[in-house]
Amino acid sequence: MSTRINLKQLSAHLGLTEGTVSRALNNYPDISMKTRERVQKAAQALGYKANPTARRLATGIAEAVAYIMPENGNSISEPFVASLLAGLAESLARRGWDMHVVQASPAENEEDLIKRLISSHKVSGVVLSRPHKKDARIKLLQDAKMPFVVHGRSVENSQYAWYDVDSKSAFMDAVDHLVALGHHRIGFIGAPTYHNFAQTRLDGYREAIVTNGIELDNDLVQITELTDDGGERVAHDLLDLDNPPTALLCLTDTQAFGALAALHSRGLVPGKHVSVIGYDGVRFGRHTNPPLTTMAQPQAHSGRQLGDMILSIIDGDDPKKHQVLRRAELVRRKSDGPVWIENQTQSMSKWEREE
Amino acid sequence: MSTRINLKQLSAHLGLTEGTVSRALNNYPDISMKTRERVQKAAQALGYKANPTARRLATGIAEAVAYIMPENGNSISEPFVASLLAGLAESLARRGWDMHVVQASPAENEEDLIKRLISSHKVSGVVLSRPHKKDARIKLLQDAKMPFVVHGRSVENSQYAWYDVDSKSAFMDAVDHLVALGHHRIGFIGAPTYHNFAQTRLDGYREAIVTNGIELDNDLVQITELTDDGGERVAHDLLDLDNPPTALLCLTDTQAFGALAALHSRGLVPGKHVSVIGYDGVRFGRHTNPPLTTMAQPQAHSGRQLGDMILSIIDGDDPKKHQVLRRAELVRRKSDGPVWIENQTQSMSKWEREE
DNA sequence: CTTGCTTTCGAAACCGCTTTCGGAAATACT
DNA sequence: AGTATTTCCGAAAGCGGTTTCGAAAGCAAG
Repeated sequence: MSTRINLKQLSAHLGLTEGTVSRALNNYPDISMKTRERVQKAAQALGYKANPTARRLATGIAEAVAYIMPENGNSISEPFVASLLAGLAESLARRGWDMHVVQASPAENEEDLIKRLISSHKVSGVVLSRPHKKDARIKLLQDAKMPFVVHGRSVENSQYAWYDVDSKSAFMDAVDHLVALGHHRIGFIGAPTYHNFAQTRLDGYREAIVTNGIELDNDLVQITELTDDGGERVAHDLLDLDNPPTALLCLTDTQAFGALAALHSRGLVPGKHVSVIGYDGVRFGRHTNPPLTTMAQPQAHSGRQLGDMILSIIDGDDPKKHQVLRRAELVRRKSDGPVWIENQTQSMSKWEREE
Repeated sequence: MSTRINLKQLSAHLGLTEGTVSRALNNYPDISMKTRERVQKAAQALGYKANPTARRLATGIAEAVAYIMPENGNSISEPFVASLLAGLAESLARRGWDMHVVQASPAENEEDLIKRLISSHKVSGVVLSRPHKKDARIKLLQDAKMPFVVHGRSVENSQYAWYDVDSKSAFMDAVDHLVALGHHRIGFIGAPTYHNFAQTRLDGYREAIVTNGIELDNDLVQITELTDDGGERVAHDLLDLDNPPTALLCLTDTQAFGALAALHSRGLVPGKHVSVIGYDGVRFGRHTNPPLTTMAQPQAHSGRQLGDMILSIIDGDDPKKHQVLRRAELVRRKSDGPVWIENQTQSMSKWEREE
C-alpha cells in the first residue's frame, strides 16, 4: 500500500506550518531561501507530492486538457489519431497534466459535449479536430472563455489558435501535377462540404482547374463518405460518364483505395489507364496495387505541437499568435501517370518513381 | 461565463444544510422521501452539478481510468487504438468518469509510469495492453491493489482480469488451412517473444506444425519488428533459404504487407507462387495486391467491453470472473492458395474468395 | 402521559492543499 | 537609541463537497 505522505505530515516533520511549507514548495518569495531549500530537500527525501485533486480544488485549475475524438475517429478515416494522442500526451505530461480523451455519447451531439465539458470544470483547455465550416463548438468555447486549439480550421479562423495543413494548396499542386501529365478531365472524389477540409480541398481543386484553363465540369465532382467503399462507389459513377475523367483526385487516401478497387474491377490499371491521387500520406499506401501517389501531410510532432500550443494559451498567450500552417508534399508512387491514349505505345518506365 | 451554482447556494435556496442537501442528492436513506424529491427537483431546475474535483477530494475516488498507450501505439502496428478508445470512453462516460490516456515519457520506462500512476491517485483503475510474457507492471498493480484489466494476457494470467483473442488457436487454424492447401514448408514471421502475443502465436504455429506431422525447421521462423519493413526483410531471408517456404504466416497484417512487397520485388505472385497470411483483419488488407488473407480478430466493442470490465472490478467484482477469450476467424481473400508446383497448369479460379 | 424507538435533519469535522493577511523579529534609517 | 521598513513565517479562511455524530421531532407502544 503506497502510504503517501501528505502536507500535514511533512510540515509536522519540519516543524513548520502547512501554509509555510506549501509556499516554500511553490517558491513563494516570502519564504527565506534557507527554509525553502530545507523544505524542498525534505519533500524530495520523503517523496512528498502534493495531492493533485486537492491542489486542483484549491487553485481551481483542472490541470488537464481534453482531446475531442473526431466523429469518425474510430474508422479508418482518421489514421493518425494514435500518433497524435501520443504526442499530445507527451507534451502535457511534461507539465504533469492529464489528457482526457472524450467523445460524444451516442445520445448526445457535439455541441452538448462541449457544453458539458465547459460546465464540468474538468479541463483547462480543449483540443478540437476536424471542425465544420461553421462550427458551433468554437463559438461555445469562445463565449465560455475556455482555451482551445483546433486541429484544422473553420471558415472564420482569425480569432483562435489552429494547426492545419494547407490542403487547398496541396490540391492545387495535385491538379497542376496531373495537368502537367496531360490530364484535362480530372475527377474529384470529395466529402460533404460541411467539413471545412472537404470544402477547402474542393476549392483548391476548382481554383487550379480554372487556373490551368480547363473548364469546370460539375459532373466531375462527386461527394461521398470518407471511406473506401464511398470512394469506390463514386469512382464507378465517374467512370460511367460519357466523357469520363482520365484522373481521379481523392479527398483522402482511404477513398483513393476504393477508387483503385473500382479501376481494378473494370480491368483498368491505375497509373496507366487512369491516374489516382490521394491525400494524407498514410504509410499503407505503399502497399496498394499500384502504390498510391498521394499528397502527404506532415504529421510528425503534430500532437506535441498542439499540446505546446494549448498550454501556452492557457498560460495567457494570445491565441491568434498560434496559428501554424504546414504544407503537404506530393509523394509520387505509381498510381499516377501521363494521360492514356488508346493504341499508343507508351512506356511506364520513363516516369521516375519513389524507390 | 458559466456561473455554476454550488452546494452552498443550492442549500441556501432550499433552506437546508449543505450536508442535508448532499445526502438528499446521493439518496441517503436518512432523508425523508419528501425533501429528497424536493431537493432533487430543485437541483435539476437550477442545473446544479456537484463539482467533480471537490467530490473526488472528499470521497477519495478519482472517477477516472487510465488507458496505457502501447509502446508502439503511434505506429501502424496498432491499428485499433482509435476504435478501442472510443468504446472505452463511451463505457466510462456512462458513469460520468474520465478516460486518461497516458504514455511513458521518453525518459521513463513502463514500470515507472505505473508507479507514478499508482501514487498519483489520479485514477481508480487502469487498462493495460500488450503485456509482456512476464509483465512487471501487472505485479505493481496487484501489489498496490489498483484495479486493472489487461487487453491481452501475460503467461500467468489466472489472477487478474483480461480480454484477449485466442491467437494461438488462430495460428493453429491458419497452419491447418495452409496444410490443407498442400503446404509443408510454412515460414513464420514473428516478433520478439517477450511480447506474450508473439509467443503464443508462435506456440500455435509450432503446435499445429507438429500436429500435422510436419517436422519443425527453425530456419523457417524469423523474428523481426512489428512493421512492414521488418516483415519485408525477413521474408527475403526466408525466400533465400535453400529450401524456401511455400507459405508465409505473419504475426500481424502489417508484417504481411511487407512480405507481399518482398514477393513482388522478386517477381513472385502472392497466393500463387507463395501464400501469405496475416493476422488482425485490418480493413486495409482488402486493398493489397492481392488482397490479404488474414486471421481477423473480432474487435467490435472491445473497448466497451474493457470499460465495463474495469468498472465492475472497481465496484468490487472479483477480477478472476472477468476473463474473456474471443476467437479470430479466417478471412480468406486472395493471398493464399495451393502450393505452387512449377510447370503445372493450375487455375486460381477454383478457389472461392471473399466477395 | 411517559417511555422508547425511529425518522429526519443540523452541526461540525474532514479531504489536502493554496493563499491572503497580519504580526513578530530582524534590519535599515535618522 | 528610537523609529520606519523589510523579511519571514503562523494563523486562518477558503476551495466545494461528503460523512459521521448527535439531537430534536415524530411515532408507536406501554
